[in-house]
Amino acid sequence: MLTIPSFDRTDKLLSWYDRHHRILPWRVTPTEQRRGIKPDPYRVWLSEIMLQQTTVEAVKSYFTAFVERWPDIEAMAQASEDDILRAWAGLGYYSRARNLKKCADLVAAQYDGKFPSSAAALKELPGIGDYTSAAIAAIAFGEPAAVVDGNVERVISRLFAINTPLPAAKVPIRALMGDMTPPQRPGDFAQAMMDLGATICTPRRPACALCPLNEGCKALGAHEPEQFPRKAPKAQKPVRIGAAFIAIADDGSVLLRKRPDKGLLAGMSEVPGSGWSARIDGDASIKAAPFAADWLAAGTITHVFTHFELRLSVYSARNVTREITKDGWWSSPGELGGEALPTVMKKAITAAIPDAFKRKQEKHQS
DNA sequence: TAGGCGTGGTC
DNA sequence: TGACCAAGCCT
Repeated sequence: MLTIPSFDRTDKLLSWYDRHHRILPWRVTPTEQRRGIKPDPYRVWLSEIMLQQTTVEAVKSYFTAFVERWPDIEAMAQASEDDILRAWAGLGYYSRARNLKKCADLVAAQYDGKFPSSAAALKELPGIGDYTSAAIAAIAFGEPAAVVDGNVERVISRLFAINTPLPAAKVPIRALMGDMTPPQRPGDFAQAMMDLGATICTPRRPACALCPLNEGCKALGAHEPEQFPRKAPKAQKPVRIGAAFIAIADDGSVLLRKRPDKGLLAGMSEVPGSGWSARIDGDASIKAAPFAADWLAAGTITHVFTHFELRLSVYSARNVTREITKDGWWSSPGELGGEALPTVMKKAITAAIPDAFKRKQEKHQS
């Protein structure tokens, strides 16, 4: 047959999901739903924010820690932004954490602690866009919204062999997803499409033989599933350079300060340093030091951000007197691991203090 | 609309 | 080893 009716495809996928769905900490399985267990909108929201551009494996431990510490929206509304940022450290895209807090405050204060149930209303909340609003509406509230993430884009572009490159192809993909989404179990359907993309219809070497939708897949029929989705070419990454200074007090404390409230790594903590020059031949020398001390070169570290590569020259000085500056604060060896330090800063500190972030597990071993 | 915005894993 | 990729949002 040339075409597969969309309802047929929908049923096949839901049936596949019943048998092969992944078990995830934030997910209520089809079996549990049949027993009357309903998804908690707070947990659905939290997981969806964490999962934005982030792998399932990376999210698991953060999700568990967050719901343990802040079990509901009211608890999160009572936390400070700094608490949230410290707990989020390492997960990346820190504006998500700041918007998480904003959203929690807003829902607690203006919605009596209950999320609005429609995708349209959810999309008005901070940090919630097209994808996340549709996902929460479908999974937590049963609205047949078209949930389109990177997985769905790949699955649908292959099913229909869409030749329009992303991101322009998002429009027809959203329409096709809307056609396929059933009024019953829209949340399970969305999660089924995402599970299929994550486990079967993968970017490379998709397991088409195991796919419940292989029968009508046009990309497979053309023997080129990996050629979809088409994508516009992306720009080359520039290199920036800079210097970072690890000031260490006699007790091992490290001097930290807080980054500005806007821009890269907003609100996170850092060690003192130069600006990050877009010029590869810019000055990353000791001359950028925040104050005079016995600075010694501790090596260089490289860190790749989404849109540029950063090469930092690291300098360190020991036995620095605390009175030498009033900026920032001194973080003791025991406190350092709990600071809101992005990975690039942990790399810089580790260049000067190799065991700075090695956990206390060594104590258990000895 | 395109670019800013992190990180870790894979091949 | 570098390039790509992962449940996007905001401006």
